[in-house]
Formats: sequence, structure tokens, C-alpha cells
Amino acid sequence: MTTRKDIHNSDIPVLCQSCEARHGGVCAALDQHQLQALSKASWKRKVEPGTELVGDAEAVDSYSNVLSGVVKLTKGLSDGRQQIVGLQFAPDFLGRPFKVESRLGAEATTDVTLCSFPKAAVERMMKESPGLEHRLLQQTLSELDDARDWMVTLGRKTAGEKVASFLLLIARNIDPAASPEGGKTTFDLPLTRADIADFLGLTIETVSRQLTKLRADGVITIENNRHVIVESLERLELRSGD
Amino acid sequence: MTTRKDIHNSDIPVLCQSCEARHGGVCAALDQHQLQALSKASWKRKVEPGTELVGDAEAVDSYSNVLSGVVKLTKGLSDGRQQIVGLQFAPDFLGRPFKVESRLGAEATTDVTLCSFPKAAVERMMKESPGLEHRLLQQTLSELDDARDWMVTLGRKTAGEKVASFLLLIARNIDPAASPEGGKTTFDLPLTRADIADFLGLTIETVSRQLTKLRADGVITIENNRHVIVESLERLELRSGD
DNA sequence: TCGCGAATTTGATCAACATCAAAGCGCCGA
DNA sequence: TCGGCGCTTTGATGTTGATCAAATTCGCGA
Repeated sequence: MTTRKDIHNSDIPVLCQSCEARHGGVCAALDQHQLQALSKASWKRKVEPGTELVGDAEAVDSYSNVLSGVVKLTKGLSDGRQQIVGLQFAPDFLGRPFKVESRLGAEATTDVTLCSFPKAAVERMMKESPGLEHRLLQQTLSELDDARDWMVTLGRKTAGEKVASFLLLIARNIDPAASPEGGKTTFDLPLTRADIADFLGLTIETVSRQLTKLRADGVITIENNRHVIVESLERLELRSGD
Repeated sequence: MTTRKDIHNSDIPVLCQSCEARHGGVCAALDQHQLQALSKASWKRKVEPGTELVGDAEAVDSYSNVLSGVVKLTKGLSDGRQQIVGLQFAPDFLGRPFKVESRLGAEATTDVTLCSFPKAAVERMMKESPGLEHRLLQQTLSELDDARDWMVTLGRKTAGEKVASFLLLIARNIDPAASPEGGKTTFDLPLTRADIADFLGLTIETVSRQLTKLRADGVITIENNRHVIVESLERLELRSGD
């Protein structure tokens, strides 16, 4: 790691100086001046697991960056069945541009740090600065890719393959460096069994049984229900179906 | 229908004059000058059902507008299982900006008319004209909404609800005016039973049985395997689960 | 450290959908 | 008009994952 000489930290808002979103996130598309303007109207907050960030069919007047933790995006059927339709990791942008009403629920599944800004401010900035809109298009396209990958998992994979795919998804998002040859990784599950089931279109019991099977076969180890040690990424991939 | 006096048709490229994409599609974001430039490099073509437009994992150097017909977007698993991850109707934009290689297959499921342009031309135009990128962001966001709706269908609905949801999706795309109170609509299925199964994550047999059940219950009538008459949109919605 | 409630695992049974098999029908060319 | 091929429907049976039920384990505060 070398110090970036091209950036004068003194010109960057205090709030943003150590912020992840300024690198990988949408704020990377802003110049110092814009960052100053936006940061004045923005605020940081920490929330606990289970905190509802956006209710389904609720009017929203702010956007956020996820700075740490995991947020689940949910959709429900009228009789209570639920499906998780996306997971947002840092430094993802949270919110649906150009729509007043959210058609998604958003809830923290771990401790989450957010940086939020008024919708209007972002939309104004988007008009002046094509770079921001470009960045947003990039993230949206990549979310669309992810959603379509997951449609294959939901529609065509077996329960065992679904659970393996889920573990790989988490492993790759939490430890992006992990390579299949390397073999091992370790992480804390950011979701409960119930959430995993809602993400995979399964029941908790089926999720639990498949995890037990992976454990019995020595592919993973689980400590304290949450901490997962992947003994062999390669074998996990083999079980993921694709 | 009134004539639009604000547009001088003489200034619009012949190719574009009667083109659907110039209204709802991405070309609506272009001014006459840009339209002229793009149309010089673009070409129209008609293809038959079953024509592969883009192969999975294939390099692509052009984008297209769907002018008529239906294109299915597919993803496959290594052992041959397939999932349709999206359907494109006119005047949708076809292609994945900012990526050389497609991770999707695209295939015509009906007679399809396409207007294609070189990737480079579109990308150049996108840099000069924020309006085009904005339009593309809009379509991408709406495709993401659709994909997430479909994830709920794939993950949490029963076979009966899936088939009803599918019929509604087609009805709404082919006859957008159809209202639930109106009651009736009619359309030709743009997909074979095998395609419907791949879209819904089911087998052909299950799709067939569910269609039979809908017919037996008087919700729909089917003529010649392809032509569907929805007797009651309201009852179809009731069966779609949400 | 103990004890309680919630989350998870495990077990037994059931239902939905898949699979395997065969018959029916519609379309198209000879 | 006839015949054949491919698509669709229908039927019988099998398997996967859901459901119902109970036992364990974990997290956490007293």
C-alpha cells in the first residue's frame, strides 16, 4: 500500500476521509467539490441486526451507501411467504433511483454502518455529473447479472447445490481473495438459517440438513452456528452445480 | 392519434421513420443528428424462431433493439439444465454494455425483427450524450425490478401460481391495456411448453398439467396449442399468488 | 454458574413435482 | 388427402424437499 499523493486529504470532508465508498462505491465518481457538497447533507449511522431500513411499499426520500455489514432486500407475497432478492455488502449503493416508492423491503442482517443522503441531492448531482450516473449504471448492471445468476440457482438447482452456492457467494463477498486452489476460507454467516432459507427458496429444516451433510462430508466445519470454515473451496464449487 | 407536428420526419433517417424504438426505446434519447449518425452504421434484420442471436460466453460487438417478436435470455448449467432469465419484448435494448463477453445466451422464440449497431458507435455516443446513458439506466433498473419479481416466483410460488404468473406476464406485455376489470384478453404464446418450463423452473409435463387445470376451471381457453384466451384476468391474478 | 428463550438440529411422515412411458394431436410436405 | 414427425397431453410411479413434531444447543442475563 502506497500513500496516494494525488489526493489532498485536507480537501476531503472529514466524514469521507476513511470511507470505503469513496473508493469502490458511488462516491468514487465525485470530485472534491461534489463530495464536499454531498457530505454536508449526509449522515452516518449504525444499526443492529433486524433493523428495518426500508419498508415494502414505503415512500423513500434518501439513498445510502452500505459502509459495513450486510443488508438483505426482501419481497413478500400476500400470504406471508418471503423471498430475499438480493444482499448488499459494503460499499454497495442502497436505493432505487427515479422511484418514490420502494417495492422492496431492506433490513440489516448484521451490524450495519450506513451513510445516507437526501434523494434530491443525489438526483441533482446526477444531472450535473454524468460520471455519477455512469457509476450507478455499472452497479445496476452488475446487480442485474447477480440477480440472473441467482435465478438459475432458484429455478434449476437442487437443495444441496443451493446451499453450496450460497456459501460460495458469501465466501467470495467476504474474502474476495480466496481462490479455489488456495482451498480454505473462513467467515461468519451474515444470515440466520431462516434468512438463508428465504434466500434459497427452501425451508430452515432443509438448509440445516444440507449444512449437516456438508459438514459430515468434511467440506466445511461450523463453530457456534455462525462461524464457517471452508475446508475445500474446490469441493464446495464441485457441489454448487455450475 | 394526432400527427406529431414537432417532429420533421424528413430529417429522420428512413430506417428510423416508422421504428418503434424511436418512441419507447433507447433511440428516443437521441436527437436527429445522433439518429442520423447511428442509422448509417445500423442494419435491420428478420430472424426465425430458434435463431441463436448471442451464444453463451461469446464475444459480442454489436447491440440491438428488438423491434418485434420475443427474445429469450438463457443461462445454462454445465450438465445441460437451463433457465430462462429474461424475456425481451419490443422495443427493448439487447446487449450488456461495458462487457466484451456475454454471460447469457439470446435466442429468438418467435419471428423477430432486430435493428443492430456496432458496439463502439453506441459507446461513443453514450459518452457524448448523457441522455442515452440515462435511458439505459432506466431500462436496466426496470429489468432488475423484473428479475427480482421473478426470483419470488421461482423461489416461493407453487407450480400453479408460476404458470398463472407467466400467463399474466405475457398478457401484460402483449396487451398492456388489459385491465383486471375488463376481464378478457387474447394472445399467442411466444414460447413453447419447453421454454415455459425453462422460464418457470419446472418440467414440460408440469406446465402442461397446470394449463389443463386452468382450462378445466374455465380461467382460460387454448386453441391450437398456442392461442390463449384469458376468460378472466381477475381469476388469473387470484391464482398468481401475489 | 445456572436457567431460560430462541435458534438449530434431527426424526418421521406427507405432498408436490419429477421422471418414465405412452397416447393424442397439429402441422406440413408429398 | 395421407403419412410422418414433433409437440403436447395424459397416466403411473418415484424422489425431493415440505411439514409436523420433538430434542439439542447456543446466547445471554440473573
